[in-house]
Amino acid sequence: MSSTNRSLPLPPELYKGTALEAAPRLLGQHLVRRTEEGDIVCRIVETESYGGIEDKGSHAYNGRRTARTEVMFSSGGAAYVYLIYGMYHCLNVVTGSVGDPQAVLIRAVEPLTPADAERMVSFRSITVKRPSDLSGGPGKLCRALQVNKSHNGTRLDVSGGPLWIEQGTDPASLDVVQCPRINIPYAEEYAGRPWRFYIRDNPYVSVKDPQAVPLIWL
DNA sequence: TAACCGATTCACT
DNA sequence: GTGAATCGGTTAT
Repeated sequence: MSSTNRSLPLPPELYKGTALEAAPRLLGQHLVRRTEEGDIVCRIVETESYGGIEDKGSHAYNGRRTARTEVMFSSGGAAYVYLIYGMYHCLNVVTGSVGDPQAVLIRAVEPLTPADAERMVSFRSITVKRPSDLSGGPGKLCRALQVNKSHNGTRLDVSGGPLWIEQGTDPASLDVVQCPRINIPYAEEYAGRPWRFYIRDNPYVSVKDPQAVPLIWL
């Protein structure tokens, strides 16, 4: 809302807890991408929690620790960026303490101003017909913000780098709903866990779930 | 060192 | 709504 919030970092506690706690609390916050052409600021509107070694949907399930997943085991606040389907990148916010693999997938963002939208459109190689074409989807937002594997491990809790997160709108004041995560049928009993969160009625959200229910903040 | 497959997207009907 | 595209990471020889 007010521009006075610009440049305030998120409370450090947010990065220290579980991904499940952090996922809804990242909604409304501002993701800042610093490029050669200037900063792009956008609001996080959709997230998913991938938490702990027991989550069969997580890359770190059963403690799987490889070159790819290594960042998930670092301290909260790091960026975990990986390639999916051989052509798209996905951006995650690592949370929790060292050795505890927790991450929140950023699934959709909304440009803060028309100028931000303009920069993002220029990075997309398709015609943007609807808002969600621009950055509604994990692969799309990485394209729109030119996020790639070079950003893996970047500190999101420290401003001034290529990518970081700032305080935006208090998520408690938003209409947040929750529902099961997207495209993880292999996660068996974890596939149905309502660990996707988004701002209801926001046009940048990737997929609306008619079964989504209002989030009860704990 | 080879086979398998994905936290997706886009063009097309 | 449906199906093809596409290649690095993981796992198993």
